[in-house]
Amino acid sequence: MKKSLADRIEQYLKVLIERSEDKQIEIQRAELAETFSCVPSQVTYVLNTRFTEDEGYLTESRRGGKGFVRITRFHFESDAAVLPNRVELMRYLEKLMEEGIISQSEQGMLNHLIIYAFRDITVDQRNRLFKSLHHVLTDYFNQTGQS
Amino acid sequence: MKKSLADRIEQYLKVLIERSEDKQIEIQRAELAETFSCVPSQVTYVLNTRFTEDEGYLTESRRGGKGFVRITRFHFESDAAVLPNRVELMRYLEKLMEEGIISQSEQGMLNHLIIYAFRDITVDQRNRLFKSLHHVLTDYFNQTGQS
DNA sequence: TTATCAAGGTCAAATAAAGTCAAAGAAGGA
DNA sequence: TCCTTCTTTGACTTTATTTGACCTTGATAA
Repeated sequence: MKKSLADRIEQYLKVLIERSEDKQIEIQRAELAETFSCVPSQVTYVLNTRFTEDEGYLTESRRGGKGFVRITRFHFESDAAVLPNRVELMRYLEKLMEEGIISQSEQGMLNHLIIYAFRDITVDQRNRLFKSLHHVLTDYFNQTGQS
Repeated sequence: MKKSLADRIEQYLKVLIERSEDKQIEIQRAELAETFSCVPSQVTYVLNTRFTEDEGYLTESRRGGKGFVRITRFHFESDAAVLPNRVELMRYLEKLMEEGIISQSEQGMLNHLIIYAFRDITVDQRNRLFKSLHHVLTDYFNQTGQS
């Protein structure tokens, strides 16, 4: 398969990320485009198609003067430790759904929150929060008489 | 990240604040501008964008002779400092409910979580989490096509 | 009490990034 | 070939920063 421009930019960025100390790099979109002699939006395209959350990447950016794009590869390894708690919490939500206490869309929303809203904190704290969430939800549904 | 002037002034001030006895400093706008060889309004800009209440800072000032700008970082002993973020997030949920994106009971459940599930962590982290929650919810409802 | 001057504040223009979106082109598969 | 999907491009949009002209406020000397 012949490598497309997008493929080459992807590879270039991934090498940089893997070499970096903290699996995180910052680039300037226009500058990178310059390097590959393409339009800046090409870089955006690569980011959108190859550095998605699903692939384990987080991208942030700032516009305006001295703007940048930061790409972080998050470590699934370190996530391992939270997994039990996360899975436990998600399983609980599933149960709530099966019992008709929450709807399917509510389950979806909460799952989404669980996956994406707690990335920025330590594993330790995530664990505690997941437990806390479980607990508080249980309380809540007991109070409200449901279940 | 290539630091913008605003970034550098921000950092400078934050270091001063953290070093200070009472997390509070007083500066002269013009003098600081002089230090960074920029116009005074640049300092105002930094204050407005980086030392907001949401970020946990309070700024006061006096014009005229012997004028000053005082920046205080609130001491996160109480919940006071999270209040803005919590209120903001709850207001957002209210809006979602009014727009029919979430139901009243969903709003109730999420509010409950907000109030009770994050008690055990530092105010600082709670602030970040509330912002993250807001962000992730917005993403979620955009993706799912609602609103 | 008033005039003067020394602060800080406001606002909008100029500039510097990055993002969006849709059209056009290329590659691959049925 | 024809259809679908992925890539490339560029015009236009949004956001962040920097700068400067002009405004407001407060202290103090006359």
